[in-house]
Amino acid sequence: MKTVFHPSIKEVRLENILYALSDPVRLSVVQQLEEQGEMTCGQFKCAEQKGKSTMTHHFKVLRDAGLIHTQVEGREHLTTLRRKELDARFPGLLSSILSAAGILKTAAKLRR
Amino acid sequence: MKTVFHPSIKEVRLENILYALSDPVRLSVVQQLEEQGEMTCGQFKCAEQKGKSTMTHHFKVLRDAGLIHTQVEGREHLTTLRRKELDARFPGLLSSILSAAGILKTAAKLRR
DNA sequence: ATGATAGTTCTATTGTTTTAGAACAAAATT
DNA sequence: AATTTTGTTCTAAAACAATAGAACTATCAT
Repeated sequence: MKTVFHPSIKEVRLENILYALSDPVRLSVVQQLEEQGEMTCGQFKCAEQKGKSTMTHHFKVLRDAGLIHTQVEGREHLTTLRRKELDARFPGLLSSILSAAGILKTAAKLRR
Repeated sequence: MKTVFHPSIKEVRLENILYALSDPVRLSVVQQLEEQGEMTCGQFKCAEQKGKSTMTHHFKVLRDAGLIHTQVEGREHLTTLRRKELDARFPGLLSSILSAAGILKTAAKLRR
């Protein structure tokens, strides 16, 4: 069983979060995780379909930034958003970004 | 009298905001503007001193992203944060980023 | 007028990022 | 056992970004 590197929440740097989310592919990944919860790599949908190795790269950037958690389960890689930890570390940050990105849940609340 | 390009607030894209603020020099510029209000280019302090042309570049990135406004006044360039407009466009975004960056005003409120 | 001040533009270097093809590895299915 | 599925690692190309030196422009002060 393989283990994947994840930074501890204390090590998470704001700059890295912002950088990771400044890419449309990665922002979309985080949006989908917010909407769907746990997902495998293959379940993500991109506007333009990207190569597998490209997605592997983007997951690594998100993971290194502390945004997502990856758990290997059989041959699948289960990805989740580190929502609670991030909310504790940077209160309101993720919510306002996802809301600004026009995500269902949060955006709906703010619009009416 | 020279005019400088500024995007209209409607054109401002979240990704560009996040990208612009993912650089420590630029994040620091925005922090200082939040603390001090209007500033000239020469008034900004960087951890490591940067060349003038480097700073010109960073101001342009911030301006193109819609974060700052530059007004030419004599031989000085007066820079301000587009706070109100940004707050209207992306509610809570700038506040949570500046708070996460450990900025005085906002951070102080959240800490106690 | 001369000089100093404030900042830009041009150009170049160095390093980083996005992208993906090809080969690979491990688990699941037949 | 052979094949399919799921995703990684390696490698490389092309695009982009951070940095700053040098020359420049415009304003202000003497």
